[in-house]
Amino acid sequence: MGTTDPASPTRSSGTSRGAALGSDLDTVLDGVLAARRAERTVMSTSADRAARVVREQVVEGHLRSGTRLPEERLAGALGVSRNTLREALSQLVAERILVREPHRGVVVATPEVEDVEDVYRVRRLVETAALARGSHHTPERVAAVAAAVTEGRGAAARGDWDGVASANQHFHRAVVSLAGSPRLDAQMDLLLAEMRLFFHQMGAPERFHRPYLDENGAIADLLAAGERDRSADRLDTYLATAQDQLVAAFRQRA
Amino acid sequence: MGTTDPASPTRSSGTSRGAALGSDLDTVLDGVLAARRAERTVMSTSADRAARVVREQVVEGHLRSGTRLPEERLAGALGVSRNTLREALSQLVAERILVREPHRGVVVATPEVEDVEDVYRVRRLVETAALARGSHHTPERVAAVAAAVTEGRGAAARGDWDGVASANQHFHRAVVSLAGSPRLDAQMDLLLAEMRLFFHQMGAPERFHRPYLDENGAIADLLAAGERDRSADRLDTYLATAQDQLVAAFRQRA
DNA sequence: ACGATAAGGATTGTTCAACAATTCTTCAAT
DNA sequence: ATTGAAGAATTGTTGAACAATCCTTATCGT
Repeated sequence: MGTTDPASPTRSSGTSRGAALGSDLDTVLDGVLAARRAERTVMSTSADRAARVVREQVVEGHLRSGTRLPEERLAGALGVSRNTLREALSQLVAERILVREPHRGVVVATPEVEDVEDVYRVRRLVETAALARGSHHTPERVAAVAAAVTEGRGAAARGDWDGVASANQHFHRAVVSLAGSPRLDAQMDLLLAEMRLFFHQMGAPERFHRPYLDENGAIADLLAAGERDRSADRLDTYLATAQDQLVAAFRQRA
Repeated sequence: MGTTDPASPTRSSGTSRGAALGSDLDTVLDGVLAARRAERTVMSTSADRAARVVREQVVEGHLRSGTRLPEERLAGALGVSRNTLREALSQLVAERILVREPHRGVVVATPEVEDVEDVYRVRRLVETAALARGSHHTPERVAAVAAAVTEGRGAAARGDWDGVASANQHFHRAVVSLAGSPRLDAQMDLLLAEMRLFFHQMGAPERFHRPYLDENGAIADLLAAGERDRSADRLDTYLATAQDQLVAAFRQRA
């Protein structure tokens, strides 16, 4: 970006090697360094990779709530050492995907009714605020919300209930991203991962999401029309009923 | 130390009814087990303790932004092994207090202007929502907000600027807790820890908080009077100006 | 049979020592 | 002064170990 960058490093020596362009060589080099660092952070350490695999297996439902994760066997399966695995597990415990019971090991979290209620408490606050008061609505972000709706409709049309569920997640993530905050986005990703635990816990009929498709559409329309408060209100009541439904299904199964 | 349970008083708190049935007993025992598990999670593992120590040193300002944390020496200082320390560091990296640069080590995070802006983005959304739309306002929680104000006034009266800063944190944490959500509270604690990094980064004149004491008071009064929307509005503009001030101080020092 | 209990096995929490890979430093050579 | 290569330092990761704790099971007394 075009910032003035007044305190440029003192390295800018008068000797201009080759046909260096007018722009500061230092800034270019800084960019290269940043890029390399970014690349390295992408292909991250082996603990991170292990964490990603386990997380995926959990949210995908292949590791069900309450199953224990014995360190030795799991480490062997993942091809890492037990110490490295423990680093990965710590991370997932911090994300609330796993729970550590001291001296008893790590198990896949089994959400309680209070967890459902709390997650929805946060979602109602954050998502409605992002709709009504988000200060970073841009055409692209609004379009992303609408895109998630059409994605869901397409999936429903071809009976792909898994696709409907996933589109629903995209919708709500797009709503939160209206706030334009990386931190909020990250937090929302955590909440959505927990939501998937809820669904698996309740013997997920993935058709759960079907009724809300039209609601999503209505909200997206209101948003596009600039009716921010009304879209927020609508989302609020919608989330409330969804919560009731989930809680009911939860109680029934407990 | 035999297997004698240290205490099992939960059993008979007024249950004079001799007809204690098996199912009742089961629930009681479940409660006892849950309590023990909770206790154990409190006196946590040594990696957690190490994490707590490092976190404290960072937010307290004894470890300044950008300082590296060599694993071997730090492990020695904390009296834990390098592997255990790495578990602790992973946790703190997840909390954004530290940053890991692959193959280069872990350093105390050095916030940029964008971080300040993002943190305030989240705070403005969440805190105002908690004030205006929080569905769990209770007399105790409202009282906690007022208590933070008087705490701050007391600290200011005796010139304890550190105390003013800390009371200010209590105020904002109390505001968020109006939402009644453990998850939101935890997230807010993370944000407040980051805030302290900001202050240390800018050569913290802790008198930064002094002007906002009266604002806090006004907001608490509006809240107590049931004027939720107005209190939220006031907090919003207040946070906006505070953000501007912080960003300005940041730019000056960079 | 029944419940308490002690022995044995399994898993976690933690440490230690090592090694490859990578980064940082030094220092000589051009 | 820049380049490049040897050497030191640090990280990423492993494997083996050991105490502490939990779980299971066989034993015993009644």
